[in-house]
Amino acid sequence: MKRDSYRYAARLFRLLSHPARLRILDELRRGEACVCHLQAVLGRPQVYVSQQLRVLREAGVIESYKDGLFVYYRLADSRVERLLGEMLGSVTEAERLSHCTCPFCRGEC
Amino acid sequence: MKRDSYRYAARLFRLLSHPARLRILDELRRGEACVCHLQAVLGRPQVYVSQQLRVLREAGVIESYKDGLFVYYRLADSRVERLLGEMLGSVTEAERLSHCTCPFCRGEC
DNA sequence: AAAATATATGCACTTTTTTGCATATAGCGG
DNA sequence: CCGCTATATGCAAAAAAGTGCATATATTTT
Repeated sequence: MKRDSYRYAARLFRLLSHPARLRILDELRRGEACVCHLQAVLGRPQVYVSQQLRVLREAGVIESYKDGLFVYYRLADSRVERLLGEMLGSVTEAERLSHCTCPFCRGEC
Repeated sequence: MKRDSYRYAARLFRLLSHPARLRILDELRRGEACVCHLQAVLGRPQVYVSQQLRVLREAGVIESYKDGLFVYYRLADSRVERLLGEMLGSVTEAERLSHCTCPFCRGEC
């Protein structure tokens, strides 16, 4: 039904309507990242970051895999990627993440 | 500052994260419409529709002009139009509104 | 197997949004 | 000027979202 598509779209937009989540997604479209990296980027407690990651994960717009102690997240929704591109501009090749530089990971991720 | 751009983007996404507002915007990208038309489309009380219109108007994504008793609204933000296109698909020429068919307007708008 | 590290979860509290309702304003026809 | 219609505004109650904190889990290291 048509009504449902507005509900669905609204829910997706709602996910994006939060500065911290947007920051996370913007980082992830540059490449995958571990939680501690995102923690460093956001400058927020780990618990806070994990909570936002949960919201995004449960909505299916990001996905994760585990490697030892670390959990890596990446974008899993191309529509979100395009919406971010429209909103924040597209990401140049130079801006992609090659390796994690956050103080927590110290080159490990 | 970069932080502000996330805040700004989040606010714009927030506007779109509501089924009724989304329905309104989707209708407006088909052409301008009076409040009573939108009222008929949404199937909600006039007061409710006007409230949502106010939210959108104060955020600057729609604009209005008055013609007699009627107030006509239209999209005023091309970025929003593109975001809607990405989210809901684009509008074909056939889907554009030629004249208002709502029971309230009875051909007047 | 204990300690340390990275990440996740549950829950109460606060803040923001949403919604309904009463009422206000403004233009038109008689 | 009066009543009618279209639209707007203000405000309070209800619902939802955001946030902080205590704590849980899982994996590695020693």
